[in-house]
Amino acid sequence: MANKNDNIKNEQSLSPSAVRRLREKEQRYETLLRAAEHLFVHRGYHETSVENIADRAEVSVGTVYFYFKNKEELLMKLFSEGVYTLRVVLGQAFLKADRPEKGFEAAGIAFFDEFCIKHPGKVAILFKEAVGQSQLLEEARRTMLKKLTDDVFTALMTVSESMGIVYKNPRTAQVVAVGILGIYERVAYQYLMWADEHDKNELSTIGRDAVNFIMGGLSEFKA
Amino acid sequence: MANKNDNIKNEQSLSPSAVRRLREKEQRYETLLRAAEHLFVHRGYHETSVENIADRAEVSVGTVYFYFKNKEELLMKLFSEGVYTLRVVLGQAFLKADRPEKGFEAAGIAFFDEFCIKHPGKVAILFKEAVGQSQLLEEARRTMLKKLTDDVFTALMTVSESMGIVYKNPRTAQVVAVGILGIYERVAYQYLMWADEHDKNELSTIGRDAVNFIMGGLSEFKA
Amino acid sequence: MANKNDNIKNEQSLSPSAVRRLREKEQRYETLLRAAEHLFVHRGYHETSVENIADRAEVSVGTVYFYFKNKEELLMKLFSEGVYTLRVVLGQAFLKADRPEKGFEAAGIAFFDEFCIKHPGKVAILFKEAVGQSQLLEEARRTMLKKLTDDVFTALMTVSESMGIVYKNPRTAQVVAVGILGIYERVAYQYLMWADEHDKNELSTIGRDAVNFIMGGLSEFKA
Amino acid sequence: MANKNDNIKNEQSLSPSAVRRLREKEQRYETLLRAAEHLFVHRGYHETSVENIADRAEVSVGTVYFYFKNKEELLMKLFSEGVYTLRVVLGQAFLKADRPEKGFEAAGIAFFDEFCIKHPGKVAILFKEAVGQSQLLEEARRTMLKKLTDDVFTALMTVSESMGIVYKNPRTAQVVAVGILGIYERVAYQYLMWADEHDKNELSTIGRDAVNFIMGGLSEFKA
DNA sequence: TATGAATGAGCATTCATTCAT
DNA sequence: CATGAATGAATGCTCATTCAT
Repeated sequence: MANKNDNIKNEQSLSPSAVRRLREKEQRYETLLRAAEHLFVHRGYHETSVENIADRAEVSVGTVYFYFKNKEELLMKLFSEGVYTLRVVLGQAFLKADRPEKGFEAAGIAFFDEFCIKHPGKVAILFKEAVGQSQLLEEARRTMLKKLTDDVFTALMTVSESMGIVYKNPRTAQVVAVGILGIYERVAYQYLMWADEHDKNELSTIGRDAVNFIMGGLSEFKA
Repeated sequence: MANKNDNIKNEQSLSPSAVRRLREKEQRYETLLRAAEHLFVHRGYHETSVENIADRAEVSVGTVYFYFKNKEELLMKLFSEGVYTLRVVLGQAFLKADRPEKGFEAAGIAFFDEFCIKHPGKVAILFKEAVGQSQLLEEARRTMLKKLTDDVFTALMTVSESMGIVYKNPRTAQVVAVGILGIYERVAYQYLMWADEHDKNELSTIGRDAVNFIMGGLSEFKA
Repeated sequence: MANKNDNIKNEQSLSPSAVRRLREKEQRYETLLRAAEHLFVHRGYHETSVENIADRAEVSVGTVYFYFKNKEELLMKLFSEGVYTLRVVLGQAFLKADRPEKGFEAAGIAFFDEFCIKHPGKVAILFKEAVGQSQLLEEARRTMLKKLTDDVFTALMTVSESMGIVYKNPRTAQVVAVGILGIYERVAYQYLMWADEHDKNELSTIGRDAVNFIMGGLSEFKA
Repeated sequence: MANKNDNIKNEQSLSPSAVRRLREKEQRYETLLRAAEHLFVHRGYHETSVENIADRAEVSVGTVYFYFKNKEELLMKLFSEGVYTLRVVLGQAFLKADRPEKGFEAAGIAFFDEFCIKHPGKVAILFKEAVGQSQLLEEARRTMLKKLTDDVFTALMTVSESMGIVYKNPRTAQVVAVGILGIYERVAYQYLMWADEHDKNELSTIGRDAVNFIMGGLSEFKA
């Protein structure tokens, strides 16, 4: 009896309000991140104050600083999050296909269909808010985009081999990888951030045009 | 004869010391612009204070405001200047060639050889500092890049005709134009802003790779 | 007994240190208002900087902006405060008397004895600092003096009836009300702001002269 | 023909350009004063910059400083001008009458009919812009209003004698003089600055009410 | 005399960050 | 953990005034 009680007590004490608190803590973190994302995207990083973020997340200013070292860290986290999501989207699409060429194409299409359309906020964070805001951010951006370029480069090499492409200069492939990212970035930005609703709805088709263009560019290098 | 004299007199009367003052005024304006450019590029827009600019131009703060309405206008002017230069560079290269394809290629190469290498500061202003800094700037950026896209689009249509390319969907050509700008933008940025000196020196070669890639992409659309 | 305890408990639980903090907040607000009043009166609104106010209140500049939206709001609040106090003083004096005539006289005397002598700072704020400083202030001043004129007008009508006065033109009474305020304003200003100490001490006697003059003016309109 | 031309030329050169320049100089001074008046009245003293004044007078900033020591002097001059005009208006009206009482009344009426209606800008300068703007101005205002009070006081004594009024306390008359100015000031301000067009048109009638009120107040002191 | 470019002190206001409770 | 009052450095901008031409 006493044991039972104790057990119950223990069970309760193992996760009385502690569990709830932990869950709440995670939720708070998430809420803050989403609040910041929304404001950064819609008002801009510098036009958003920490108080704005706190208000939108319905917490006090101090709380923001409990979860994040400073305002910059919020943007950093959002940026990393964006890069992570993007890499996952691209990676999965690429690997799912049975042949490299198909995978490469699929990744391009996924960029528009799975990333841009589903996470427009992340596009803004990655390609607008994270640009030229601070030393640290710029550093992070360089690093992250480096990874992305490497991903594309690696995939490109596989594809090239499969397609029988041989680059005279090893850096040519690198340039192509960078260029491909450039296409994706600008096309996404142009038709998501600046275009009218109609264009946004057709982003999927637009993406396919871009992908075709890229695949054509590649075949140029065929032996 | 009399006319000649009169003209000379007029020229002189129109400008005793006034001419010098006018020239000095223009020089000041230029000096301020260059000071701002340097600081914006090297420290970033928000990290540069008006006082910094004044110091670097060796004038007082008030003088900055005599020549420019506010800090934002400085960035705006630099941005416009960059777009103007870029359009001139591209336009001249395109028109100089005897065939559209050659012109299109030449323009691409000129982007790297004549614009990026000769005006690295402008590259930074156009593709980094002017991003997400203010409502007005973003608006200007959209407008200016719209023009640029239109330029590329127009050239592209000429080239396409000459190459026997027919786009099923009229927007496909637009997407391609946007994509081309994306390639140029990112390749330039990658190898000018983030790369080591070696890469910078080879930017010309790198540019040719990019151009090849683009020309290849175009031929994809050949009937 | 139990109730008593509960009440005490409730009172305590409602306000552990919160009550003290609330009180401190109110005190700060008050301190800032008084600091601003003193400086506005003695140096003038435009000659007083927000830093001056912060220094005098022994807080930081930021704190001033935590309590007040901007410098103008401080003056606005002081102005409203002055108008409020004045209306209370006049209203109470008027209502305390058993006959309207007596009340009207009493209010006049109270203006000098209870308002000017006891709140000389408010006189300065109302009749000097609040004049021609900003669009908003001027608007507020018009509104507030409108209320004051209405008060005097209402009282005047009661008095007039009681004194058997009939105004041929309804606006005549309004003009008289305005005129009465003019007398009070200028006499107060003349003998409080510009006069020597001797005059200030005799402000009470001076006020009685003014009141007599007014009451005499009224009897002019007797049928 | 040639002679005629020469004569004309000579005539012009006889009153060389010196006369014209002198006239122009006076005109400039006047133009500047009027420009400043208009702006001070409509925008307020602090909201008007020296550049604004220069622009409105169609001269350069430096020229303003050639004619006036500083911005404050402009307001000073306008203030003095206003006081001068006012004193002339009141004085003439007073002296024109054959009996002091009539003169006193006439002066009151002239204040509204000849001063307020004809020089509304001066009313604003005297009773609004000159209030609490600077140490010097406030000093001047005190001095000038002192003179005005003395004028009224002197007239009042004459009138009183003629009306058989004897003030027990000599200062009572002074208070009355101050009070009379207060009435004029506030009534004028209320119906000229803050009122609608209709009231402005009836300012003359309104003035008569005010004067009646004053004359009635005086008779109160009759033995 | 007139000009207008140049000055620079001065000021209101913002906002990321801290910390006592 | 959460709060929110407090901080104060930083900054964009204004404007009366000067002075070389």
